[in-house]
Amino acid sequence: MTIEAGQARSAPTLEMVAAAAGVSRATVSRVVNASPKVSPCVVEAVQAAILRLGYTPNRAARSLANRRSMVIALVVPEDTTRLFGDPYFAAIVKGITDELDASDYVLNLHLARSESAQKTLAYLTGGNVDGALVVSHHSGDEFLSTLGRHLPVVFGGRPVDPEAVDSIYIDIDNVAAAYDGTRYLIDAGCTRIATVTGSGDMPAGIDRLEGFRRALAEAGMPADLVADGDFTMTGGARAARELLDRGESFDGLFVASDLMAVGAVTALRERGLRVPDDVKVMGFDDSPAALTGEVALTTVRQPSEEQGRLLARTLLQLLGGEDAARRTIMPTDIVVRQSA
Amino acid sequence: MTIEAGQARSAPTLEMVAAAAGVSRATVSRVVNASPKVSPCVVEAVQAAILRLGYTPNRAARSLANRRSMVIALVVPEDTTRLFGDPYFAAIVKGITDELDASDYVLNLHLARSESAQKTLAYLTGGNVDGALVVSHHSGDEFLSTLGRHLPVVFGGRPVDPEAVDSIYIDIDNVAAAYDGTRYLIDAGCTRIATVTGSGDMPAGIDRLEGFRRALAEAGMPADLVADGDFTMTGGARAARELLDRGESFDGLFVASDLMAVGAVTALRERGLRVPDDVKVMGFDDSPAALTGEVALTTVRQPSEEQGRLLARTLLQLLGGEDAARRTIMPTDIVVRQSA
DNA sequence: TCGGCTTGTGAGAGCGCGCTCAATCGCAAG
DNA sequence: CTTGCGATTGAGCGCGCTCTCACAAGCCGA
Repeated sequence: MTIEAGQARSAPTLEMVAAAAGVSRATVSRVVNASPKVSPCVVEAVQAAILRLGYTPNRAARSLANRRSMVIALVVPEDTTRLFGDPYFAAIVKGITDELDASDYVLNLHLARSESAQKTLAYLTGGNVDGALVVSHHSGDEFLSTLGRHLPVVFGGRPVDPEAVDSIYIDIDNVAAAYDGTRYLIDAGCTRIATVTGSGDMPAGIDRLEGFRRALAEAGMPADLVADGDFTMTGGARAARELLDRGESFDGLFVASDLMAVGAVTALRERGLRVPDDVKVMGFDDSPAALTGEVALTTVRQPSEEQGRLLARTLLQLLGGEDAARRTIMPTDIVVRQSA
Repeated sequence: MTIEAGQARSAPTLEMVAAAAGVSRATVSRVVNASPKVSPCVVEAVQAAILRLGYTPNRAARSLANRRSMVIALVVPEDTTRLFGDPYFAAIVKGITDELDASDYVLNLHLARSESAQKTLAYLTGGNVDGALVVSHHSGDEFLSTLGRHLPVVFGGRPVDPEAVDSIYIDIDNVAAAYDGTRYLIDAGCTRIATVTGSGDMPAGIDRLEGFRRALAEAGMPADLVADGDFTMTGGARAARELLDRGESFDGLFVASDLMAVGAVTALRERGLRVPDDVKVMGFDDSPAALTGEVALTTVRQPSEEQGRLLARTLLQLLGGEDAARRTIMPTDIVVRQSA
């Protein structure tokens, strides 16, 4: 054969396959799209031609004609450090990719922090994507809320923006989960409990603090030992040190993420405090981070991977024209290990 | 204004903007693409119309006409666990995104392991992407080598496939770097040195073992204490235990990645060995993992983030029609901390 | 005054594909 | 032998955009 480099470069088109198979473009199109009404022998001939030419459909053309791109975007308004640093994202992404692998859609990951946000938005609204999943949504990311006007969007976690009230999202009951976690510490005999919170601009951070407060209020304990750990490991350590530096001792510590809890435990031990003997520590997530530290964390488990899976499944439903529940709340429970 | 939902859903087109501005489609296109030969007053009118209608170019149409998608793919033939588990990837991705943020391209991340590989390949060769970066290339991923026939590709790390000899890649000299790391242990007085290797199906794994061997050979030491750690933390721990179980004691351990080294150090300490007093441990990468363990790792530093940046820059050059060096070797050095 | 030039603009042909609609072919019923 | 119907197939339009080319002004020197 004399199919040379030049030929290989310019990808074969439907037209060329049609010519090679001796049929019309429409018929090749039918074969490619597995239309039932093509006679078997023609199907065979066309498939042979496709194979021979190494034909791959041009998705730009297809999506132009089709008005569908078969691409789903995962938008994460975080920087690389956060994305890769927190195993929570790993779980979410795994759930999503697992679910999508079984579909015809491919996944696009967008780290949409600050500068590139505008470019990302143009990309998302430019018809490149049939739908979007948004995870780790901060206040200040309002541009994402408007996304819903252009395409189907499913949020992982309740959106902060009040404008986005009718968004579809999948979340856990952060207030109740944090309440339960704190309650566990109380029931374990802690008499003075502090907390390391997540970011104050994220619902997960705000709601977990709220749950913590409620549990303490109910038990008649003060909820004044609060420090912000910003959902990072070093932040967790810093927050724990800050709490210790206030001079008031505590025997329970509720931390709003495992990653921060690992940092906090390290900080406590630096100061000579034993976990759980001197301070009982409750994490949140049950991410792999819970097991990386020197003390295995007792933690509030949230089903992150399952959440990712459900996010994807919900979006696929929407894209398939089905309805989807506006809000889905997933269950949490407490995993008891060493730290509390 | 009576621009209602229905209107907002079907995105405004060039045509509509043209009508609104009272000019032709071609002129609007020129404005959108910042062509210099449009009179200032027309530019202004068009931009006003664009703003008023909320116009965003349809990228499918654009890429169809243009034969360029302004999208770059990052292909990582790993599963989510590996990708998120190893800080090396975080650094690479950060470098790439930083560089791309300044360009007009957007990044697509593809986890192309096994089942979804075929779908990914179709995507990549379907004209959705102008170029690709491939990182963490294993043998067995031959499909990636053929990618170069369809579009510009830059590899992070020398490709394994001999067919891909003329690929463009950016790497470090793994043999020399491992040699240096091992040499450091020898110079530090170690008399019996073991190694935990990376995957045997990746150049990085193979070459680092080779460098280790050379250093020991040169010093007249046997290089028989070798165990595979598969580039994961738990794998590193397992490999270290395996080495200890052989009954032959060693006082130096060269580990082919920091992540594995963290696992190995944990394993050594479990067995009551002190690091660095009983066993000096040398890591590789200088990733954040080097600092997460109980002992800060002395390690061979490779400039991962810079490598990511360079990968992106090189691909942009290729896409811009410029030539690029077929192979670029980045420098490494040794960062001395506690473990050796 | 005219031809040549630059500069800005519009008309129109694709880019590769899906989809509608009409045409064709058998074949059984009337 | 004609009619009708289902099963296949092909012709051609349109998706939204870029780009080439031709055209309309406005300007210069001759």
